[in-house]
Amino acid sequence: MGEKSGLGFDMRMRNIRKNKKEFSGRPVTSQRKLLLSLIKKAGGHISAKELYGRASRKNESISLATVYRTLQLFKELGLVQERRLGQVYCHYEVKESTDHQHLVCRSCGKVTEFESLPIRKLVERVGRDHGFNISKIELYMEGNCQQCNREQDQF
Amino acid sequence: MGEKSGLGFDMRMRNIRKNKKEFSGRPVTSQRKLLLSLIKKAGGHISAKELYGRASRKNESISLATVYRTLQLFKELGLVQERRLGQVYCHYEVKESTDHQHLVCRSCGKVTEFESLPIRKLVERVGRDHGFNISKIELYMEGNCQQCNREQDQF
DNA sequence: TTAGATGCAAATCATTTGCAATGAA
DNA sequence: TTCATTGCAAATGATTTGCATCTAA
Repeated sequence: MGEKSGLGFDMRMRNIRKNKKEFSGRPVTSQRKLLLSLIKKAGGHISAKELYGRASRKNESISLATVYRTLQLFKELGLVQERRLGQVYCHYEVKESTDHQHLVCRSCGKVTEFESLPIRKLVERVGRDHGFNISKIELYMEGNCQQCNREQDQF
Repeated sequence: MGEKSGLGFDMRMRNIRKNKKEFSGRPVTSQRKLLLSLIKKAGGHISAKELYGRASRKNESISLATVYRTLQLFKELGLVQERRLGQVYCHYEVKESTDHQHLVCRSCGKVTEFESLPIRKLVERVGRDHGFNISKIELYMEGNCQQCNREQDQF
């Protein structure tokens, strides 16, 4: 319900084709479309719980289990990347062509992305030197961001 | 019970003084002594569950809650470091003067440590460039180790 | 003697799973 | 129609907590 779009026929067909491709033949359900669009809209990172919260506002009957199952699927399809930024729970982000790493603020939790080719090159070299066939590099720093530092200085 | 040591008086006093210092004045219980020695003996990394298993063999009544509470305390005292190596659960290791990072094998779970000053310098620089006051750097790579690669090739 | 530590069981929290009902193709 | 997906509730697995009891100092 609520799925009758105001788009023209051509546009609807284009969306269907696009979704079919993204989901590589798997059924295109309203939940999957909603979740994927919310992740994309989130820009940076989103946790399963937060995603569930936002999805619930659009489709009140969606379940947390579906969110997890869908994230699992998206991971398998290579649509999103799972990141465990030193926390118990995971963050998910759209898989970009540009790889990047993270800076996490201890105090406000803000996640800042960065990318450094020299670092990646060095890291890959270390992996090779140890005989590893590297499939994932995860680097993150924890600390206090500029703003939180400033705010602390006020006391 | 079972705490009557065969050591001489001087040695016992030395141990007590050493423990008191390590635990910064907190009560020195047999559980704490046992857990700390087991972590040290483990060398590299140990998970809470594994630590509990080993401790149980020495002191059958110790509880998992005590293991977790003690690890928490050791973290606060700076005796051990908690590492979340891309897994749901944590690994703990004695806090060494030498910082290092990790390579984790996807297939056998083996954890290899490495340290690279050039990488650290680059990473710290990135943090500073972003206005962060860095307190922790965590870098890990996932992949297949040499041995697991070889074994896969056999099939 | 007493504040802090322990063991136990129950509680949390993130994530997963079994199953009957539902929906996409 | 048919097989994959969904929602719900119950299960899991790691970690935490309340509480009565114990113990180091």
